[in-house]
Amino acid sequence: MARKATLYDVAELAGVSIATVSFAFTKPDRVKSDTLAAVMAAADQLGYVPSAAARGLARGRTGAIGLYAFDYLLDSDATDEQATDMPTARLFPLYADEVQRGVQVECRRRGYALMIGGTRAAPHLSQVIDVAGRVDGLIAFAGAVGETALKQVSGRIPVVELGGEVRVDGVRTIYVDNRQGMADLTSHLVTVHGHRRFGYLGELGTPEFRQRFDGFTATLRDAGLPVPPVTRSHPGDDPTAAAAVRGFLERGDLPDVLVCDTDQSALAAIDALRAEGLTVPGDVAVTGFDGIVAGELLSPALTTVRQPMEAIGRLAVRILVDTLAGVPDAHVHEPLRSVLVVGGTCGCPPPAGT
Amino acid sequence: MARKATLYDVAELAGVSIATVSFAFTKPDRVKSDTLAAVMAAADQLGYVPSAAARGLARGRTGAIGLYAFDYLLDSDATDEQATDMPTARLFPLYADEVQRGVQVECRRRGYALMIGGTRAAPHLSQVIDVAGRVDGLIAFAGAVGETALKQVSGRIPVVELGGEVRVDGVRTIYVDNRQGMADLTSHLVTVHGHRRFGYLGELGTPEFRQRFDGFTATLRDAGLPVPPVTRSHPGDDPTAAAAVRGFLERGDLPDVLVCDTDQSALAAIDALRAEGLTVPGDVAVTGFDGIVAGELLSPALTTVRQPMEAIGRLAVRILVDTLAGVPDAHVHEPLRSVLVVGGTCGCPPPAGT
DNA sequence: GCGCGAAATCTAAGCGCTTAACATTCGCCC
DNA sequence: GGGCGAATGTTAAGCGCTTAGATTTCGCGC
Repeated sequence: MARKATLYDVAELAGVSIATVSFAFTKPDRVKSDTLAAVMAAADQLGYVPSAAARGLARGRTGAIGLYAFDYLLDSDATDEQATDMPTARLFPLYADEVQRGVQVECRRRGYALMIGGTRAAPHLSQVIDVAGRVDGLIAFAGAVGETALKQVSGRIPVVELGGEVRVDGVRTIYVDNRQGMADLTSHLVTVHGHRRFGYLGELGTPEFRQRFDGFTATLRDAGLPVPPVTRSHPGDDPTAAAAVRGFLERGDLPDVLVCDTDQSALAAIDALRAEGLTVPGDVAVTGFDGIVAGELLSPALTTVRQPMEAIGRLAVRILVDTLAGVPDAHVHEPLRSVLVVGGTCGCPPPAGT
Repeated sequence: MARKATLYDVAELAGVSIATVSFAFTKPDRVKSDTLAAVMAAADQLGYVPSAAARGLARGRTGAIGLYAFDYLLDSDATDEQATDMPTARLFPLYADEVQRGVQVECRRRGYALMIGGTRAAPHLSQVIDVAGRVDGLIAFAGAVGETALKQVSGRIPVVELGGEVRVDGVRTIYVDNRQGMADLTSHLVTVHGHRRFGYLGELGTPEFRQRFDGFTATLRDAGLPVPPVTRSHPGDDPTAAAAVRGFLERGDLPDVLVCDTDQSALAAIDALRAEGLTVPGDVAVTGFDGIVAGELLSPALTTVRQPMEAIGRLAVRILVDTLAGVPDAHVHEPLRSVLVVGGTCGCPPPAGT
């Protein structure tokens, strides 16, 4: 690995000044074609790779966008590098992963590099700051970045938060119609299946979760049905789901259907129910929200509401790029729609198989 | 968005020199605790976010690792931002996506930022160079980076190539036992199902594809069976798979089983077969290679060989990080194992359902 | 009160690239 | 041949941070 060539080396070899080399790369038409060729030849010969750091410093922009998430999937332990991934415990890709795909696709299309950061633990300030310092704009999942950090970062670069609400000046948000999606789902359960006794598993910690619960309660109320309390469970925290299930059982108070605020919680609940010897949807129907792949993989498939995850990611990038380009109100958009996906866990018959 | 605060601003507000501020952030013990507190307070007040560009320039390292891939999944068209992702055409995540997850997990664990770049079209030199200029080490999928670029980049930073063979000095490779995996699969088809007339769909363009074909032919030969020619098909290029299928039909030469070198090709082939009114595995058995989620989602599930995708990604990061740390022979490793995953498309009965 | 080494700070020289401002060259026309 | 504007090049001043090496400050023992 011979020591890296710089602009100076190329300039010397090509017999021109460093400015010319710089122009040759960034504004080829400002340079005579002979010169251009000579510079390129020299660069090639030296294996010149421009330093993005230096470029970023000089330009004041890095040409990269950051994505900051936490990971609901527990990172596998340090030592299992050799372990073959287990096909049964397949939970990847989750909501965040599919959104990330959208972000990736759009970044690529727009010519931006994508910088990925994140934690599974508490979003320690310095980590966000670290990725924030590397990019021109940041996309963050709601809850992944604390308010303090958010304020700090958004004072420097534009930030789009996914699945939150505007908490901090200058932070943009992507709107998804969580409420209507959940209302559609609940309506299906009431109308098609005639369920009356509902359970609700989830949390109300973020605006999107609250919207889901709103859609749920509004529909029940319209149907003249009682609204159950929220039984707490955090996506990715399977024990809480299991505990919730046991709670219902112990109280002898199992609902007809357990509506969960995420697919991840729903899957955990189903696992717990089946572990207790109950069948889904036989003894209890269960539904989720998000539309992750693991839900489709389930047998029968999970009834859920699908969010347009890829679209969310792409829109976030678009907003950021436009904002950076100075487009006014780049963040204004229609809420993205979420759609009911009927699987088998609500009690609907499985589709005719192949 | 007030203009970004720099080290100078913080230093001034805290009443110390910039060096002290720098130390406060990077080597806190070299600074008296009162000073440290004062600096932090000032930084907080100003919303100071250190510039990674400047830091990278000064340090000569960026603290980031790059991942460069092409995308077999055709990027959705520009305008469908609003379109709800289609649940039926679900192909994500592909092989590369799962490897990427491994890379992400490991980068996070090691405290490296991850920079993602890539093309779906020809790997134009400058794009690779762009990400190469931003990172301390690069992970690239075989074929994603041309040899010229590879040479150029590997002269500057360590590079690990996935699924290739060493072509360029200094480029490391991750070894997966493709040959044995395919041999196990073929063996299953011969022994358990008694298939005799084989078809092989795929290509031989990269070493790993050649290894798969080797495992296939060796097993057939051992069994005294004739080795079919390779019918060309490129993963992600469904029309070639469809054409291949039509070719068999037209020649009236449909094999008992069509062994494909990737799951993606297998899925395309199955689509094509079913479109022609044939059943899988009834009329023809089909197998894949990789172990992508879409294969599991198929009904019946695709019989395939699973690669330890996440492990591949993690190992790549480990090699890079160790190499950067100066560990000698950091890239030496046992080949990772690939394992046979029996689904239904080979003719095996589906597992007892729930 | 003085002298010393250790601890805490500061000074200043880059890191590699961009770009405004200035200097040359060229091609053309009169 | 001289003059001019356009096309090319060059000079040099940063961009914000790290880090040797110089300098100052402190805590102590005598």
